[in-house]
Amino acid sequence: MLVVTGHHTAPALSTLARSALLARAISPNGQTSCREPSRTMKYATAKHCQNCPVQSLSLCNSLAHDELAELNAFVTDSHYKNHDILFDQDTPANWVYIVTEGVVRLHKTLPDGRRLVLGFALPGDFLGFSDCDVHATSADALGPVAICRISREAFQNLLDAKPHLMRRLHAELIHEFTLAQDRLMLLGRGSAKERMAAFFVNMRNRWKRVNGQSANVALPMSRLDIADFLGLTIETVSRMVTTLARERLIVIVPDGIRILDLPRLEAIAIG
Amino acid sequence: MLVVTGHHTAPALSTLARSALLARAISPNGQTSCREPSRTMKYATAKHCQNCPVQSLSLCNSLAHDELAELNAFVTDSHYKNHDILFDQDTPANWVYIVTEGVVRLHKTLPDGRRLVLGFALPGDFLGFSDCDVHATSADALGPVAICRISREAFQNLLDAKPHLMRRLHAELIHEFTLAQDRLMLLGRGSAKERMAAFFVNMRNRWKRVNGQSANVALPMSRLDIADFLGLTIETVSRMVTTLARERLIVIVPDGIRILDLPRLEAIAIG
DNA sequence: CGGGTAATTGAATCGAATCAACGCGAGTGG
DNA sequence: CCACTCGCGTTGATTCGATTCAATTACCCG
Repeated sequence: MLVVTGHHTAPALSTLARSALLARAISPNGQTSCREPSRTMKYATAKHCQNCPVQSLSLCNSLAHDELAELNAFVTDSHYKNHDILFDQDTPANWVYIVTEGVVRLHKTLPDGRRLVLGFALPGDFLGFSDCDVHATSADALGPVAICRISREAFQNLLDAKPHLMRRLHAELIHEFTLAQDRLMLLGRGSAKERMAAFFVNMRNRWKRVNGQSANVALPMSRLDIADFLGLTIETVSRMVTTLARERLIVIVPDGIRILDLPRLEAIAIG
Repeated sequence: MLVVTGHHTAPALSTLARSALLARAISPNGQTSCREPSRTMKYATAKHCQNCPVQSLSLCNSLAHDELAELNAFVTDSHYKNHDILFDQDTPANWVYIVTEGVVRLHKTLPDGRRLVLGFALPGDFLGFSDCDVHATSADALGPVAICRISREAFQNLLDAKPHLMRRLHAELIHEFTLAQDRLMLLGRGSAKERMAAFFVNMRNRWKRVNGQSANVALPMSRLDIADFLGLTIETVSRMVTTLARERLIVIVPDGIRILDLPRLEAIAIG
């Protein structure tokens, strides 16, 4: 799970598109594609927490059946389309969110325009938790997104009432912390190639949780997003992708990549 | 407060030497020094939590007087000398720690020897909290250090028994998270000069909490530590320090620097 | 005073950024 | 249907900032 604080975001890596919707059709040339069958999205998201599609992936999986029913009274479902903004940097933080479908991009921009993408939130990921009343991170939708929303106040009450949920969130936060530290090592000490490899491996692992095992890694974000996630430029990202492809570690497929040699890719990656 | 997970460490910036022990004597040439009067340390640390020197700076300040008395039964005081190891990467995590005197260095080393310093824990900082039973970070003493130690088990029991302590720790974790994200921006997008300036500003602010306001920023760590903290090399750190000194933003004093123009230094810094 | 480590400074090198051109596919409009 | 544009990605040539390599200097501790 990805826990994202409102004041900046918790990240780690994250990627890809809608889980079961991800087509892995064989294209004419025999390569698998990461493209979705269509741009439409099954917006049949949970009206009831009990049958929420990401219940088992999210924080909510530490709530009992009857507790989910309670929770249900407080949550709101919302849908966003590509580029819609969930919340903006330096804006009051009133809600916490769990992504139920799609991918959310978290980012932070400096006054001079330099940008860092903190992470990509996949289905099941928690975001918007803030250490003050203002978001330090912006969040927007990469393609169609469905989320479930709870007011910060209600969420705080819930945490106070359910100590086991608090413990769980606490454990997740600590875990995310360690991931952030790996990312610091990556940005502080990793070469462009290492960053790229780490990104792919990490995306693959995170997507596996949601979608199950697959050599395909869909990349719904642009090269610019990847560059800003890795602290590189688009040109460098592009060059590293082609380098890794030339070395037969990956192949480029529509809307993503396919990992050919995971062990070697993992050996290159840091973290 | 600095919360440091065992699996890697929570960091942000941190610096400096022993609080009240820091001498700010005027040296012959009129420059203030950050040097301590002697290498001896007043090891009169708290036998009782109630009169712990860092009680007001640490997590413990959310415990009532009688709660501190309870806590007292579980804590152990320990002293370390320069370079002593508190715990090592990939080693069982049995304790959590609060620094009471001195500075602790948290770092992480890759198999190939590349190193990243996650942070420098000052008096009052909490460290060693892990998301699993193994430390992902090494911690050692920069000069003489006194810490207070509690077994992870006892600490967990304490958290379970005192919900307000849990909430407090949770809030601290989230705050540290946002700091880690600022650091990601720094390492991912900042120039050498910006990193250096941010380091000094941050160190100054953290030290202010412990020692009170001062333009002097003691730097008990080596240039190599700073370099590994900022993702640079010692040579680059050295060059940037002299650059900032030439520009009259700082002056180099024994065992640290003195900030001459904080506003301009802050303007250069990221975060 | 000397020996050793840490810090500084300089010159050469390297990796990623920048600048610039081109290719490609999706949309648009004639 | 094709020409055109527009955004995005790739590729190449060049530049620039930080690293690396190599001395030199400062400083601490005996």
